[in-house]
Amino acid sequence: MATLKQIQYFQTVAETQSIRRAADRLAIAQPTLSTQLAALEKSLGITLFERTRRLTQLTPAGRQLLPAVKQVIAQWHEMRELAHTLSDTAASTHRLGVPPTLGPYLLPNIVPSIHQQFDRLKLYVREEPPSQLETGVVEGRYDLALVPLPLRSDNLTVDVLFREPLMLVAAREANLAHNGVLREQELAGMSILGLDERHQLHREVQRICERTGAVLNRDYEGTSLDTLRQMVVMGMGVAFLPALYIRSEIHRPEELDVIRIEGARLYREHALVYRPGSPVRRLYQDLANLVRERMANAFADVVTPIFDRGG
Amino acid sequence: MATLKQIQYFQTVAETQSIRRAADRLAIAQPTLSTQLAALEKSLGITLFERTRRLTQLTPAGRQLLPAVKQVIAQWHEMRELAHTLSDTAASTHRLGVPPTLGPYLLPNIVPSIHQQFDRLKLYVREEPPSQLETGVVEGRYDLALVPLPLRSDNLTVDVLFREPLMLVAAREANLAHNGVLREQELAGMSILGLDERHQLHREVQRICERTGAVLNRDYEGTSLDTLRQMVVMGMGVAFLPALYIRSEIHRPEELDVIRIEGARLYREHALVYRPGSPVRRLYQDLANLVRERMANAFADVVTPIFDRGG
DNA sequence: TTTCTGTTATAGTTTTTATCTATATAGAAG
DNA sequence: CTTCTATATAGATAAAAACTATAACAGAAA
Repeated sequence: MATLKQIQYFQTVAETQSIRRAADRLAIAQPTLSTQLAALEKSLGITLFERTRRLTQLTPAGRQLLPAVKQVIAQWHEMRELAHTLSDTAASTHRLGVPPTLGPYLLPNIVPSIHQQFDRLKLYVREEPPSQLETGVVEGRYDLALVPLPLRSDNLTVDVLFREPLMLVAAREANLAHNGVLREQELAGMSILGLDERHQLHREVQRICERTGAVLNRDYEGTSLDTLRQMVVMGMGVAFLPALYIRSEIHRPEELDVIRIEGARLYREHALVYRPGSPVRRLYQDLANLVRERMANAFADVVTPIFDRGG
Repeated sequence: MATLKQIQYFQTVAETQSIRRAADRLAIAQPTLSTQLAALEKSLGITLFERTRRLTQLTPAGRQLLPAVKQVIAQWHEMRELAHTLSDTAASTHRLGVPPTLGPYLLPNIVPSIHQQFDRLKLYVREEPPSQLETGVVEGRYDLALVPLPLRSDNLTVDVLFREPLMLVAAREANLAHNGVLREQELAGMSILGLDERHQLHREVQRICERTGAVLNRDYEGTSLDTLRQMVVMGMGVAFLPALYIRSEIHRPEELDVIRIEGARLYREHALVYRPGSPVRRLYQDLANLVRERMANAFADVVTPIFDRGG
């Protein structure tokens, strides 16, 4: 079997037109080169060189094989260069999964920071429901994912990122809140609009309803946060929306009242997850920290970064 | 240094997602594969795989390196295929040099036969004066050449091909010959037109003149056989032209008398030459034989093939 | 929990192959 | 005919790739 070394030797002999000089240039002994050339010729079934005392030159067949040999070597060099670039782990493309109720409202705020700190890191981002994100990471379809806690699987490393409040949103004319604040008890019996049950947020809202005595309205369910907001604007009821969504997407405060619930633990927690065996987990920890810091610096009024727990 | 074997191993592990299965497919022991993979990773400075008990999958960097690796392997296979094609020596392109006073008039008659017998052989043909053809072969610019004898250099293998008569050509109205035949003595004192001295034919005609007492007219010399023919047609004198040229190019016999000289050795000899060390000299001998046979079969009335001498 | 199973890593050995030194061989030049 | 130079061959040595055996470890099963 022809080796890369052998075809490099071939190229050098073709260039120098001499086994002796080629051996010098390659810093090997001349007999070594003679032997390796002979081995290459045998494995290819071709006499590559016409050896005379005065010069060693290509045969017609060797002359025609040379460009193909150069191609192989060129491709090989290209591969090594790419490897060198990639040897900085932060220079690769990492597949990041995000849930549809977080990704679009969080990523625009953190991706620029990521590119600032890891200028050659690239993200391939896809949206999926959190449960599929988890299995996606376990099965290797993703390298890492943003998911809401708690996790179903226990064989992933979890870096908790931040706590995101869920705010009650009502149509302005409903005139529900006094000074934008409501006490938890006042939720009892209230009809709450939610997303359909394929979304993680559905269950989170459901839990809140169970705890506070509110009633989850299952007659109409939204398929996205945006449709949910529209339903509220149209006076179909009130809803819990994530704080980052509100910050990102609610640009006309005259339409909606955003109400904070006093004394209640109304929030969801997001984490960055990846396989424990990932050779680049250090990078992912750095990314998690970057997200936390970014949240602390620019979104302290919206979310609560969590530095202590996890991974 | 990364070897071809190693990157093939890499590809197989990436495909099978398992070192164990890859080792089976490659018909090597599993520890060998583990070791070689580790060596490859070290030489590239990249962790290519994330090894867990359940599966061995690519890291982001490895995933991005894989296409480059496949390229190298693909190019290598392409090279081996080409080598296999070229392993039939008659499938290569051979550089053939021809003299301007023979090539255009001989090649059209033999190239079809060559392609018939060696259907994958290709010829790269160039015209040059015979002296340059000789050095061209010695120096490796040509693989083989057609040249008139005698040769200057003695370090080439010579396969004599055939003897080509030189015929005296005169304007029809000069009315020189009786029945198209002239005796050698009648040449004495005759003024002969020739090619300029850069052509080998110049010297051949000069020798004939010295022997027969004819006078080589140096006031006007042709730069090609065609101009020489034109000079004769225009009545500037008579000239010796090679039989193959006459056979090929003189289509209007009413313009010119072609005269055979009785009892004289008026001919030139052509040979196929190549370096003695050429690994494909056997092929060239076959080519020489093919030319001789073709001459014997289709041009016996024009030239005399020479089977016994040389090679 | 413990055991079993399947996978990868490590240790130690053997085989293979690449490389070296020394020398033979053979054209080309003097 | 001798000398020089280039390649080939022989034999020895060093490097590497391969094997066997076994350790380590995670996940599944008992």
